[in-house]
Amino acid sequence: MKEYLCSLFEKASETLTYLKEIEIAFSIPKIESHGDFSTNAAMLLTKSLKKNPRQIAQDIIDALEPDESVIAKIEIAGPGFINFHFTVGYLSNIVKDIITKGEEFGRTDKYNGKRANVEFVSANPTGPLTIGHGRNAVLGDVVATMLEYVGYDVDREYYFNNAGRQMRVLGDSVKLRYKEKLGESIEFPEEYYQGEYIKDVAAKVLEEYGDKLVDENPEGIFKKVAEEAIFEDIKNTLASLGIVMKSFFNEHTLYEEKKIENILNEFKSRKLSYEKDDAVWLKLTELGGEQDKVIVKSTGEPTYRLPDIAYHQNKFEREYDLIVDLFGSDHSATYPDVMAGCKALGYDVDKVKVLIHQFVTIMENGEIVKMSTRKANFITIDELIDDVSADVVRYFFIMRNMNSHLNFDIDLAKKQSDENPVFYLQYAHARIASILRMTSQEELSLSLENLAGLTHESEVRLFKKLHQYEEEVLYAAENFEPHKIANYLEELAATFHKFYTDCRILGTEKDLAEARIALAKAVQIVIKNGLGILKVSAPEKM
RNA sequence: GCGCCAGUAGCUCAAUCGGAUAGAGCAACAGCCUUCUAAGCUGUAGGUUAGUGGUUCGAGUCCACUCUGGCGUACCA
Repeated sequence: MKEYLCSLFEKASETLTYLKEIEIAFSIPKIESHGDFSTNAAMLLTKSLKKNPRQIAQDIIDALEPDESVIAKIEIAGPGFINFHFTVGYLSNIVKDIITKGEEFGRTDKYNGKRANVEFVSANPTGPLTIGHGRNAVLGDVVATMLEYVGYDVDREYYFNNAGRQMRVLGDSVKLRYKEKLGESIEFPEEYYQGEYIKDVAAKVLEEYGDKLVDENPEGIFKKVAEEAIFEDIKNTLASLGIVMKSFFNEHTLYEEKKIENILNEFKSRKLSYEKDDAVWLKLTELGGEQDKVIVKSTGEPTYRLPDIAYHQNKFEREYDLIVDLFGSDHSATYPDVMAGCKALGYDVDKVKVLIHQFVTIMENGEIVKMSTRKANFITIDELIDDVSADVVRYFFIMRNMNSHLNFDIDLAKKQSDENPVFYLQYAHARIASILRMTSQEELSLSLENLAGLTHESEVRLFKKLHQYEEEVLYAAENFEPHKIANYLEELAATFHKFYTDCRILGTEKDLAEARIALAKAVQIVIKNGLGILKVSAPEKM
């Protein structure tokens, strides 16, 4: 639809050359009587032309040469909006398009040939994935899927580090539980990992190695077994959410391949770093930062900045067209330093899109629950999936804008009632499946012949809604806004439920019934495709 | 103190570069099933878009300041 309007304006701009000076935007008016599309072009021209916007609008309309079979009416409204009304015949064509393309409908090839890397989850293996990680995991996965829908070849990547303080504490924690299992009376320090899973790992060590490890360094076998067990667990959790990573990138390889060292030397030789108080500092003040930051501690250990820069260097060298980093707001202060470092090394940081999502506030019994992996007062994603199903978990995490705080009400999510929006969408899909079952028994079949006969208000609204899908997916993908898909699907489902109430299929005249079957089928395809992006199931029965 | 994100109906949230009368769901109230799934539909009620100023044809959206909340502000990641 938009394309058609654009082509009309393109032609008109040959006579009205001033149309070339502005960017002509079409939007869908909030109020139905204002047409299917509207443009404010005339108002934008008032200043340069020094004319009444309604007069300009009339001039524009006179210059347009619309096809009568496509455009039913063009009118000037309000301060100077130009409103376009399409014909039902034109609108109904979308049904054919959807049914022809099927599962492919909604995909575009706009970014074909481009490669993207989406890094997400990236939790260090110190414990099971919790609700806190869930939002990151699902958002990242949907962002990746949306990019695939618009043509990107996408790699999903998980970055982790199995060295450092957290992991040492993990080894210590396991060893202590191991000793406990051997009958030693121990006092378990508060700063150790308190979770039950630590005991499970200790039991595993005991089973494999017996009591031989009492003098073993906690950073050795203990840490290794813990890391493996926890990673296994994390991968299983991701799998039950439908998430499969292309790669797990270990920070350690950056040391092995001397990438850290190389970058350090590079900074040094370019005089972008200096030593002070036995530490190495990066001159961020010269790179646009607020203050210089330490990149190598006085202990000789790098801070996170150096490996993060090296990791991004690695991603740049893999020649992605788009690099997406997704993390929680607690990391919001870290990326400007890393990007400044990358820029200094000569990489095109515009390729990097950093997405920051706000935290999940967990409500239980009307109270906010503060979670911490170390203190083990967390709710794992596994527990949540057991309670409310993966569909609900995924939907809850993407239904809201990522830069708003998300309230996750455990009690509400568990309810499984009509208060839960996931069922609203799934119900629409199941209802259509049911219609298709019933109509096939009545020997009615789908027909694309009489679509233009679908002129009921509810039918026309559905046509319009279906028209929006492709654009909506593209917009959501380009702006990294998964919640747009959820919002759209809720609107489509609502429009369908209304149609269902107003327009019966069984018991109406055959031509009309068969055209309605086609419309219902088209809606079903779009709901299924949309839910597919979110990886939420589309049931045939409920 | 400074930086980032937010503040919209009782609750949870939408609102496509700044567009026309700010929309849904839940909760409340009143209706609709002898015919395709009532996990649905219809209606009523609910708002000074945190506040004050500014920019302009036009502001929930942009700017300034104030208030409230979250997250940062490390030689943790």
